[in-house]
Amino acid sequence: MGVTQGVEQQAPAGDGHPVVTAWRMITASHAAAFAALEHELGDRHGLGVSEFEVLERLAEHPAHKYRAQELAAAVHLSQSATSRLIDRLARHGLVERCLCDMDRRGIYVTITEAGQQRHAEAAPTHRDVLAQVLPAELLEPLCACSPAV
Amino acid sequence: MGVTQGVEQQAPAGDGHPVVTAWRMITASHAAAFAALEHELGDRHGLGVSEFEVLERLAEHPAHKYRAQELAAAVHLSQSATSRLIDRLARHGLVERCLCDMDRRGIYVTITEAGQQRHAEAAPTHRDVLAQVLPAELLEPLCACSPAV
DNA sequence: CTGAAATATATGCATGTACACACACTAGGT
DNA sequence: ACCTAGTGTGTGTACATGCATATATTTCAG
Repeated sequence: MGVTQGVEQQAPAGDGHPVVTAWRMITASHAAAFAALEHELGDRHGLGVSEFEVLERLAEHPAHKYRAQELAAAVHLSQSATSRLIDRLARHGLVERCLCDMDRRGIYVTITEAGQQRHAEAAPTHRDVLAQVLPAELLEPLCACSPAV
Repeated sequence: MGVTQGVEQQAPAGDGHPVVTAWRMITASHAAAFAALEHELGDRHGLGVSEFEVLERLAEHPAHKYRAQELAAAVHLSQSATSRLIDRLARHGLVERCLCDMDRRGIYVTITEAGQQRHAEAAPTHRDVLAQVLPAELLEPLCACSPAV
């Protein structure tokens, strides 16, 4: 298949700037892992990547409860995309909008029993896919500087 | 802005699995850099991230020439998305579809003078944004294992 | 040489996302 | 109390993306 796939193309990424090389490694890893996750989580558990991420944050949280805004930040989506993501999850009974008080503008999103179960089923797939797709050369250095996330 | 942004939330990412922690670092870096690039490249040069990446690959290439398929792989987009991306760039006169021979199914995408100029203008912005957004803790380890890209 | 399978690209369609805006509510000054 | 500014979510709309498919071309078996 690959013609011109050999070792030639020596043009160093982005004029040879290290930041550009790093950026390309990030995009490559992200694209590969995201595609694999989307495929496997979708096929085996009927979940998208963002759906799973939200469930995971909720499952992790001591009170299984998050403000919509915090979820948006956690999964790196816009506020509007998060609102519709919550819609989809709620429509499937995996989370609930809890119009809790204290600030009656905001909502709390809580994970349901079904949601926790779905997450528990999908979590191993999630980890396995990541372990398989993320190159070991990436994992070590990333874990080394993991404090900030 | 960040309420609950402190050090509390000690639930280790994804049940404490290192791959999940690494994945979250990747998604965080990717989202931050992508958003910043989209904003700056769009505002200052009228280019999206994918548009710029395509121009950069073409500018780097010794013959300024790529098969559509190779571009798709390089920028991690689907074949159809790449086709339309080429449409947009061609509509603005930054690239040209070269129905070159040898395999009359395929096309070569070539960068125009205007395209090279636009890339030259935008490249510094690209590098600056990345340098500013990508955390130094990430850059060093990533550069260390940079051979494969 | 003929026809079937494979390959490269374009396109119809459904969906997810961001932006702009609307609405509900809170907070602070007067 | 009232009125204005600020904050948290939901919604209309435009657009980019992926999947399935259509079309053109090459390749290969017979």
